[in-house]
Amino acid sequence: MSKASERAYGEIRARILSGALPPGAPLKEEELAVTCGVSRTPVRDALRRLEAEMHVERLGGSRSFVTDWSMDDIDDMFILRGMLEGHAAARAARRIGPSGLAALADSNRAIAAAITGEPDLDAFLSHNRAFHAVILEAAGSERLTSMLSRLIQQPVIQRTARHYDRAQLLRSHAEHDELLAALGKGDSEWARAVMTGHIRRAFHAYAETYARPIT
Amino acid sequence: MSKASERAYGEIRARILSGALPPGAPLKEEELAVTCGVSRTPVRDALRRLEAEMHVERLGGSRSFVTDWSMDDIDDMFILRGMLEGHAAARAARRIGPSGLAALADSNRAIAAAITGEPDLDAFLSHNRAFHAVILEAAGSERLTSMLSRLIQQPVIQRTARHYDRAQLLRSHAEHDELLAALGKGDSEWARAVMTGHIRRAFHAYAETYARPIT
DNA sequence: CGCAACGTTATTGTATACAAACGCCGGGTC
DNA sequence: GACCCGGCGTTTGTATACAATAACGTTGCG
Repeated sequence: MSKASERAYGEIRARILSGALPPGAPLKEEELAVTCGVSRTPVRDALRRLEAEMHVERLGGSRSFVTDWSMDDIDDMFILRGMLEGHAAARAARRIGPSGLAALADSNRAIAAAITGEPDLDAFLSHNRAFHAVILEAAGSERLTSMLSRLIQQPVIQRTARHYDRAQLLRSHAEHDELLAALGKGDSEWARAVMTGHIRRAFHAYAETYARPIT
Repeated sequence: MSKASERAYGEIRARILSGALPPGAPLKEEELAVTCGVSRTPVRDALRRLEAEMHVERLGGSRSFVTDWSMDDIDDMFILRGMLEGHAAARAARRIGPSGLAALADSNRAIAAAITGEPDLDAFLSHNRAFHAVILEAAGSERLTSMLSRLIQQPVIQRTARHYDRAQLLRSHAEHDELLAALGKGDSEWARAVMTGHIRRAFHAYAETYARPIT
């Protein structure tokens, strides 16, 4: 999409993900328009897109707010994500080719590098995203992709991995390796099982971090 | 949402679902604005919403077209729908109360009435929708609801049941009864299995109808 | 003192005008 | 004759002005 609309979208989304606009914060079109340096029209466009992606919700008829997630919502989200990513992995196992497998191996090598020595969480996150993206791509289902994109881009998800300790990072890497093996064998049920477990583990990591106040 | 925007949305959506705007048809904002009796602004809003619901897709940068579904897409959609509705049924089994069960029983009685004698397909569809909506409601997950709503409202789904023969209608009704039993017992895995099968059967009914040219 | 109704104000919805981008068609040249 | 380039028309993107609506504070009455 063209300039102004894209800019407003990226800007607002970044602020939500970074926490500059915290959950529950009201989103005033005029104000956003000014701070993004565009007019209200592209801001409205951006808000609709963010609403579709569930970053923004509209309450009381029309006003927009940053989506607030309850623990129950989050549980739910991880379950859905597990089902959908599990399904994606199963499909990918049947369809992925040598180049896809090579891309996955590369990503996971990069992940290994990022967590060796002093962990580089940003690098970990970025390569982790790439890894999952390759699987989704290999699954070859636009619908699946569009649905999952609404889940994995949530601030909640992004923040989870920031609290991973060394053991969890290594565990995540090991699971990726196992996934790679399952995909290499073309065993869709194995791939599904590993992926589902991978996501469930991420959920419990999250739950433990946030169950008690953050230290 | 207020008047004009809602009107444009409903109008365009109806035309897509009815086939007045066939898959692949270009959607020109100005033209739609005129035929809906509103300005381009609410039309744009409506197009964004329809895009989020996958009724409309944007190709080549900016122009909008009615989404065209390949057989592969449809297969995919039914699989996703099976997973998600199966999950919804499982959740509902744990959470549904007497009033929900009563509502389901009512819906299914209405379905029975609609297919006795000369089948009333409109009544069947409407009560069928209600039945599934009660289960979704009982599942109590907004995310699940929003994701499923993108799938079940597709023209494809709507058209499928229109070609059901008497045996398929009865079968559908019987499956609802079994679902009701599973929910009544609070057996989530039973409910999931029945629902998944229910959706799979619908898929094959669809595939058989459209595999060869429509008579 | 509390509640309710009204008026004010902040915020969103809608329309319209204008600008930019894209595709298309025609003319020119190699 | 084919290909490239440029101008024109169509279509979408953006800005702004105005209308409607919903929130909020204030004031008056019970």
